Amino acid sequence: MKNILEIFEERGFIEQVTDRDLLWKLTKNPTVCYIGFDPTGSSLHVGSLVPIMALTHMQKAGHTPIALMGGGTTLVGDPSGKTEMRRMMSRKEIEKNAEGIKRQLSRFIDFSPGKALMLNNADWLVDLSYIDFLRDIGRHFSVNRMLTAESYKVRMKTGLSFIEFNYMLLQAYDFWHLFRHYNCSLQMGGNDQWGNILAGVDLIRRLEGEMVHGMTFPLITTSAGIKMGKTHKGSVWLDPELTTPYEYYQYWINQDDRDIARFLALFTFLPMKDIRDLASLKGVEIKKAKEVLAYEATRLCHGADEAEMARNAARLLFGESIEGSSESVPTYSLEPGELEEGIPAYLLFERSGLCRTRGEARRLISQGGAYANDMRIKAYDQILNPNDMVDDTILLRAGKKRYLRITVG
RNA sequence: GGAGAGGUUCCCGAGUGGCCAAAGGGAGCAGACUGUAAAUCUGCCGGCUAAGCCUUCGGAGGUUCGAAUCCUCCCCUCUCCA
Repeated sequence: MKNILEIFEERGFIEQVTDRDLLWKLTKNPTVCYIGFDPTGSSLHVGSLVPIMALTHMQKAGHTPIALMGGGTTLVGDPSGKTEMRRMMSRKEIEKNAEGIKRQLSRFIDFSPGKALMLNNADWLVDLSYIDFLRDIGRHFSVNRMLTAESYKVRMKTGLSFIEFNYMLLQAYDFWHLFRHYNCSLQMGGNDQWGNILAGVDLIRRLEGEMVHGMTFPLITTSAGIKMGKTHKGSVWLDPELTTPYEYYQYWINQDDRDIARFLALFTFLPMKDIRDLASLKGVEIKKAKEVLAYEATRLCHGADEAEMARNAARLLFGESIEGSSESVPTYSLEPGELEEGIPAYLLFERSGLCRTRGEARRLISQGGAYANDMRIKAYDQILNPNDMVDDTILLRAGKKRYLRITVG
């Protein structure tokens, strides 16, 4: 079996490692590793997928991953990678978020006994005594050195509050706690976590005289330079209530040609050989690779059934053939009777959410970007009524790729 | 605590009494071209019952025929000093 480091390397998971040779030796034997997830929202998004995939790879390779919910650290707020302080969150809010995130992680990682652990650092951080903490842990930290950390340097310009400045110590303490109680000897995280991870490695060396390891993932950006998982509309969530499987699939299939090979390696479990084959496709053929990426990514997150439906819907809407089902195409229902009276097109586009405002809908139509059943709508107040229905639906389209089915009832 | 700078429409950033719904850029949207890609070109880009009206330039008051622009108080941020 391949060493996990080899897998990580060929798939592009590694940005920095504390000591590659030592880590290689360590991971020859089953190893406990951890990644922290801060429950700042009710759902994880695509940006968290790399850490999740990493934990899953670890598990598949026979190691024991710990997914650590940052129920305690989120009360403080990590300044790393942020240019501004995040708003303070209540414990209640954080706990609620943690619940949702736990469910999502369980889709990717098998948390049955002995295979992986899910812990929450609120369990050991919240009741720490300030004075004890300062004396036992704080004394090992040099402020001078902390200030040289990249994540703090950035904030020296825009402002850094004392509470955030403490975050690094808490995360270091986590690592130490997990080392002592769970024999955890590897922490991974996004590259913005490098400073925090090193702080933990140092702390354990000072307190225990033991060498543990850290590894960071590259910050994944698209070729367009946008942070992975972000679109102009916000994040692409893993929660199907927030980002439907259809939208999720669309997010992946719309990726830049240049990103496909890299993303297949990072976000699917396909063998590298298959990925190399897909990566060698040229021109229009690349669409096949994109379909594989979109399908696999959707399957991992939402299951095979949803992935299949999303793929069918996409083939129906965008493919040349008419095979496939429209089941998972986004749908908006009108009250019975509403359509009988006839609805001006611009109002329907606004009502259904395809356009945010009526003005936007008027603009869309006047620019020739609005369609009903693939017929361009000519006037903003063109009336739509039951005569426009085909198979009991009106298929609206805004621009090239935003579809919405209108049904009644 | 003291001194200075600053808070403008999604972001950056002009604007210092009327010509300002507010330059320019970015992002975004649409059209053309295409492969649901990229690049490029063109148009749009606060809201509305749309030749007009309404709301916006940190907040609250005030001056004025008229304010993002002037005055007062307040809130917030940054820099330097303590």
